[in-house]
Amino acid sequence: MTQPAGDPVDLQPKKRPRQKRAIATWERLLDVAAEILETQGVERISTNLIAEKAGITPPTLYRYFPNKYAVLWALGDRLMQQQNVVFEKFMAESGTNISFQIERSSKLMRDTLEVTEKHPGALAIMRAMRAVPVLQEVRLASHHQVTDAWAEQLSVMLPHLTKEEIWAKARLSVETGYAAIEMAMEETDMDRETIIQDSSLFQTAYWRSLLPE
Amino acid sequence: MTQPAGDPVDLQPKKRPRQKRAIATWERLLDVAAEILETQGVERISTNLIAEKAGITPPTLYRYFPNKYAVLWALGDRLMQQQNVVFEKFMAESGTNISFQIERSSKLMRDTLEVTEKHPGALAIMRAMRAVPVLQEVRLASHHQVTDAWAEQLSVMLPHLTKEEIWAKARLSVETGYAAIEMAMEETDMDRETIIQDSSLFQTAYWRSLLPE
DNA sequence: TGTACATCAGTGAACGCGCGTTCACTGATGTAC
DNA sequence: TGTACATCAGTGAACGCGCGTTCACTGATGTAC
Repeated sequence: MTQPAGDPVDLQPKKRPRQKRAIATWERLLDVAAEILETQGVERISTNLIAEKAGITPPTLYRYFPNKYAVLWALGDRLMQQQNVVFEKFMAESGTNISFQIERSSKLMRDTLEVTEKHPGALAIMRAMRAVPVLQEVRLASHHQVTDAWAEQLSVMLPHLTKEEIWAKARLSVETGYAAIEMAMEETDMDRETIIQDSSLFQTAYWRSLLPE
Repeated sequence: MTQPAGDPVDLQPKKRPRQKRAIATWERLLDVAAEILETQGVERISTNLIAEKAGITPPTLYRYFPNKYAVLWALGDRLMQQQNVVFEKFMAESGTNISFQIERSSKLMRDTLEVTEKHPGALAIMRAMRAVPVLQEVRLASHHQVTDAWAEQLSVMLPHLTKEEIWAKARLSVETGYAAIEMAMEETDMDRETIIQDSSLFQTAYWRSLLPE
């Protein structure tokens, strides 16, 4: 066993590429890794395979990443940052007005789905983040960050609830929102817009029921 | 590569144990596999490791399972059957009365969570089902089965909606329900009962908003 | 503009190890008379 | 109850392979004068 349970693993990239050729290599490594994740699954991805498909040799991969998990980490980080940008825009645009938030809920779903669909291998990345113990914090931290920010906004709009109550509700809302996104990506036979509308209704019915009076 | 993408993999057990000792071995194999999945993750589980921790040698494992994935399949199947039993009870008890269903929603969540928590390594199993391409159908098929049955019941109660509309909504409801269960298992710092209440409210607010008139 | 030199990017070859899986086999249990 | 035999359960040893990772190196690019 090279990494027993609980072993600390360095997830940070080693060196950032500085020249044009190297930047292209770095991007190719991540793209290829996402593709393998999608077609072969997380239990079959390997540094040798990533290097081979990216058209470089393994030592080059190890120039940029300290180990296999750092590659996956970079993949997850890249995707979740993009998703979070969408959510931050939603919060900025709708502000502390709960009617605006409810109104814009389907736009949020649509935009998030769009960004996620455009990201190659996104579904596989999201799943890998869940399945690999060492990477679970990435997803959790990202969802917590979003929840924290949103809960703070919501607390202005829902003064009859405690911060803890709001946080718990926001957390659930975020989790179910992403679950709907994942479902939309995996249920290729279902109509995208129907899923967006339904899950938006799902969210708004919930928050409406929590409004005072 | 022993199993390229898209290769058919035999997921069915080879032989069922017939004697007492063998039944114990079989159970131990599955329990140990769940434990490894939880502590090491799906990319680190191996037949040699399962056998070793179960106190048998690898050929014995291959007596019962044709390959590594069949072990994981059995694990997922065992868990999902238990979860589905809870849901079938919910449907049987609440029948085609939507008020009863809404009323019993938090019991459904609580019972499902209980069954899932009691099942060793349940969270890791659910995640592995998502992350391993060859196993994705297991989860999907299970959720579809539940959705089909529920959608049929619901169509009696919501005659103003088409079957397709109802199916899509039931599908989303099932998915978000399980997402809440998974969240409850992973957010060990949050209060279980709060999550149950919130996610029950989440579901009921949705279905109430869909009632006619 | 040319060149010397520093730094960056990538290679060839190999390592020890655990992987999934199979073979021919021995020992344990159940059953018919 | 004893025993012969069929079937079931598990073993010891090994296989070829791809894994993650490292070493000492060569070639490409950027920069100072």
